[in-house]
Amino acid sequence: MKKIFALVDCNNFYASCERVFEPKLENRPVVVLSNNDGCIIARSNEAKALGIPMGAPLFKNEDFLKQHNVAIFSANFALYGDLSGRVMDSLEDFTPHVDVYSVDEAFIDLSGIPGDLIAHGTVLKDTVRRWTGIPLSVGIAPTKTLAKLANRLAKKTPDANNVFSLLDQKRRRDILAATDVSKLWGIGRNITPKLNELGIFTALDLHNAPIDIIRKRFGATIMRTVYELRGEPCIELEEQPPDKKTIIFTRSFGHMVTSHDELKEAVSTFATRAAAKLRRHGLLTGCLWVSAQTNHYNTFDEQCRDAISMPFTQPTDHTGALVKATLAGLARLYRPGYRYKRAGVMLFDLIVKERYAPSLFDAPGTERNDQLMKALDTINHTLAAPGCDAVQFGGAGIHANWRMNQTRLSRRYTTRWADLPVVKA
DNA sequence: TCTGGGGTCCTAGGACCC
DNA sequence: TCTGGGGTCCTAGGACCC
Repeated sequence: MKKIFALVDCNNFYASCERVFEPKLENRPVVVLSNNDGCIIARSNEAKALGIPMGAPLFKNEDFLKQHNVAIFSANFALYGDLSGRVMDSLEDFTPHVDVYSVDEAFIDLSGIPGDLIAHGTVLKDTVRRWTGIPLSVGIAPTKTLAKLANRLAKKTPDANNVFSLLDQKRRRDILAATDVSKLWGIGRNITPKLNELGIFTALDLHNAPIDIIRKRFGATIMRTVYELRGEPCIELEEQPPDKKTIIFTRSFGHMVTSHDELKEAVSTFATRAAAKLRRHGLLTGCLWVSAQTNHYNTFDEQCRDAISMPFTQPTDHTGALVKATLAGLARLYRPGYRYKRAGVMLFDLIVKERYAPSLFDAPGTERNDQLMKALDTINHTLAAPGCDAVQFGGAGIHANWRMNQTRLSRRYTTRWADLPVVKA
């Protein structure tokens, strides 16, 4: 049976999330900022039409945004994560084969579905919108790479109504000829000029390129892209999310940090967050990595960017162990006199806790620690306020100087009782 | 004053082994 | 003068994605 994929993508996802519980924002330009209220990372269609670029720093655009009555939000990832889950659950009603590709995208399998697939995609899109409030686009094609392109066209083609199919071969050829090769999934800004050197400018050029040359010059990944453009699927649907390999928690600070004490508080907090995430995924870490760096945009400051990894003698998910290792690492890389802007904690060598067989030499007391961590997670899940745990280890501290700027945060409408929307009838 | 964060995969080359 | 060859593992760095 011939394979058919669809890529379902939420339109301007973060901006759309902000609109779900504030319908008066409909038709008004909306932007969402990165952590620390730094850059613009999501824009509604109206904001895009104003010419606001992706990734633009807020401080360079604040006047312009005000002038055009743009609604500005700090990133509210608790809200976006929850709404994402609702969209993905809704998709399961249409096909059991859902491959969640990112927070706002999923590939689904439409192989063997009888009838008009455009009509099917339209029903899907309209239903999910009704159930979740989130607008979607659907791209339909014989491979994932072509489905990505179809999705792009679903959004860009005015009369497509957010559903587009590339199943028709003749039409596909014309579209590939009109598509810049850099717009394809997997072709980034470094590969594009190298392809151009070979005379490959459009998606059709790449589709027609000799496989052996592409393989030799660009490797197996781009070779797969060529096959996929030809309609031969090389990238399968992944219904089981692969095991996590790293957990990363890095943040820029709200203000410059120079003291060791304050840096300690920051990285302890990051380690605490990373540990909670580790437990949420049922994993143990074998090695932790701490980093701290100055503000590389500030050319007057002396720059540094240091990192150190701290292996554990036995894999752990205990907050205390992670904080301890983090602080030991920090003590070794901290340099007095530098103005730090950013720090982070990364966990790797992750293993599934259930599958871990403790060694004879492991330290005792693991079970008691597990119970303590469980209690900690439960309390914080129930009581925590935004960006601040209810219960924490002492090292995470009470200073607030390093904490992120988040002055335009919307409420966590769907994940905190206190933030539930109120309806007045 | 103010410029995000979290991830994966692939490849080349060195070390080491037989 | 002549100085193999194949395999694996690891790591760093590059490239991509959202």
